[in-house]
Amino acid sequence: MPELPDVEGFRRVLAEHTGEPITGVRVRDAGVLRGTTARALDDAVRGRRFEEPRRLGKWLIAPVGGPVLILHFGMTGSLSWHSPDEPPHPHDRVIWSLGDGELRFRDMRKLQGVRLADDERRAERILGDLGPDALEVSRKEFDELLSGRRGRLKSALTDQSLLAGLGNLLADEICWQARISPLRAVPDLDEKDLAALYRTMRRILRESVKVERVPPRDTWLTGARDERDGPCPHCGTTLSRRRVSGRTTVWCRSCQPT
DNA sequence: TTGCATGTTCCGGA
DNA sequence: GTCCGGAACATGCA
Repeated sequence: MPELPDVEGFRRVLAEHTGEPITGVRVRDAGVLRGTTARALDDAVRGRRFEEPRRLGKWLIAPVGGPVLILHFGMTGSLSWHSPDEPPHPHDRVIWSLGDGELRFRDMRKLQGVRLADDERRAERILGDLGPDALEVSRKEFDELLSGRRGRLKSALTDQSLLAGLGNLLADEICWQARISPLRAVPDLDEKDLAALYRTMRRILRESVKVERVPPRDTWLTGARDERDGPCPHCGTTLSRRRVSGRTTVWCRSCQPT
């Protein structure tokens, strides 16, 4: 699931539960801990309170008054609030108890996980390779990022060190709604293309963040892409499908000529 | 059984 | 230095 809009949803969950002392951390599967241990995690946060969380791309940054938790949800992670009475889900890997409930980090595939930085400075080091957040970037900055880039548009949009937050679904959705092929070489894009991409990216992110996911509407590519040989919601042409830089890429060869 | 899945990282090669 | 493809990571589903 998690691309920028999903993680923004998780940030909101956490933001609703700042201020209450954390009474304990249960690590049910240490396989999601990255560079830390259950013991270190508990020591670092017990008795402290979550402060205002922030998001950079697909990363959720949760300061607890000194130490900083850094969460990444991979392809299957989530963060949700539960009553302690509710039995844990088999994929609940880490649980923080606070107030009258629990925050649960759930993740089936454990491709990413939970990191702990001792302070903001170290947190920044972990996040240092990320580009600006896709929701925050200005038009000018967007142009600057893409100028000098040589490869395909799809690769550029999903490169987190260039621009943080866009995943496979969002990149394809943006290209499709902007009517530009994801296979186009970035240097071949003209001013009009860049304007369309930026405008479309902003609009799609705004709408997606509202519902905390890329909405699978049938007027969007995301609502149509899962059907094999399905039609383009714009023009009815059979959607094209191919792997581009390691990810399945879906586009319409009629609406998005190469 | 095989291929695929909205993630990142690391490697070799162009 | 950049960029690309492929593999690895771990799990479940069609």
